[in-house]
Amino acid sequence: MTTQRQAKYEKRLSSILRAASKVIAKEGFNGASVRDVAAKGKIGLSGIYYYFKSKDEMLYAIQQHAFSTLVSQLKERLKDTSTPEERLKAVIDNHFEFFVQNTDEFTVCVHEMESLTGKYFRDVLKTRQEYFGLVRKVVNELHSGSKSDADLAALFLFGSLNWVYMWYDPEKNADINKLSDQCLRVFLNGINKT
Amino acid sequence: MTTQRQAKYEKRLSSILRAASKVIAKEGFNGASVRDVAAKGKIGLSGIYYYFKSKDEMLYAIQQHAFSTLVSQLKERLKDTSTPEERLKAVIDNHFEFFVQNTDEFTVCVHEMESLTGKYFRDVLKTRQEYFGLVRKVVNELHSGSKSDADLAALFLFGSLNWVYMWYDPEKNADINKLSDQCLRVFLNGINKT
DNA sequence: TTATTTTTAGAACGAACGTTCGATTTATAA
DNA sequence: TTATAAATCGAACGTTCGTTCTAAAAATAA
Repeated sequence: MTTQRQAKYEKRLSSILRAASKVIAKEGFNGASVRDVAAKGKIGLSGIYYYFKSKDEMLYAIQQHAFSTLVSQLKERLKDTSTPEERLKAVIDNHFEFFVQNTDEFTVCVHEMESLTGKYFRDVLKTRQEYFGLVRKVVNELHSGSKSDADLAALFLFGSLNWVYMWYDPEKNADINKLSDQCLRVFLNGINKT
Repeated sequence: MTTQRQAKYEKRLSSILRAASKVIAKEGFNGASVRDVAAKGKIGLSGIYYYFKSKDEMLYAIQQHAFSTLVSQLKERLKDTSTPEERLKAVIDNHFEFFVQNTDEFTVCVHEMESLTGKYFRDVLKTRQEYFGLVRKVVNELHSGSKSDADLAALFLFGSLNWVYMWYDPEKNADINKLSDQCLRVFLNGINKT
């Protein structure tokens, strides 16, 4: 059966991607050498090029996979909602949960958005925009002002959600639900309301 | 008079820093070569090293100057306020105004926080923390919940403010005051209140 | 087993990197 | 004008970079 071989191949590939995410999250894309990634992935330098055409393709694989997951999981969550408030909660929960469970990939997505070029960039951009489109729609439902104000609000929300990788400490901010709840509270009622 | 010479030196230095900010904002710190910076600054490659010990020192100079400015300007603004709401408005206005007037430096500060190491990193961190401390204090005054919830709210605000460099388009989002106002509205009242 | 394909390893490539150095040009002071 | 200091330059250094190539090892199929 060729399925067994494929499964093994894909296990190895995703283990290399995990190693790559870790190194790139820490050193940045330009700062992370293919040699670093190879070492972390327990493979020879040239072995990397059996799985990827180039360093760029590696970054592309990480980002495309992450954003696709983010989109499909959010769609699933939104199915179970009936009010705009519930949908906003779904957006926030989904984002934070993905971050906690895939910290390195998340960091690479947020911090290395502009490191891709050409077709790789355009491909990921499309998925990114699909994700942002879902979020924007949810914010729009909730918003009472003009559409352009709602779009600004969505961008502010996005900033709050994405910035988390800069300060989150799993030791100190253990409870992810507290994070989500407080974020939801702020964006529903503002800072100074209960 | 030696003052004249010093003034000329500092003009050149800050013109090189401006060029460096532009290149680093665009290519990232690791992606921007000293040769790129030299070309943009209309100076020879080795000429850079007459003004800076190293590439790291260059990044340090950019960040330290930017955060110091951010801190001192915010302090000035806070002097003219009397209510917590006014102080929050001062924070938001200050941040966005600095961004619009120093887009490249801002971008370098937000995006290359982790590119510094050792003493350079610790020095900038201290100024960064002073700035965040001011913001946190303002949020705390306004917040009715626990202190840890207020700290989270401050981090969410910080995210919204810092994320702006990822989407702001001077052609499309011309009016900076509209930006500030909408941000203030969201963080005072939430998304769904008028 | 042998034959074939998939996966890994080592050595090497030219290019680009940050930095240094000595000489040269430019500006100030005498 | 000559002497001194400040500013710039071009060439070169040792490293590290992404990538390629050929051969060897490991796994599968015959």
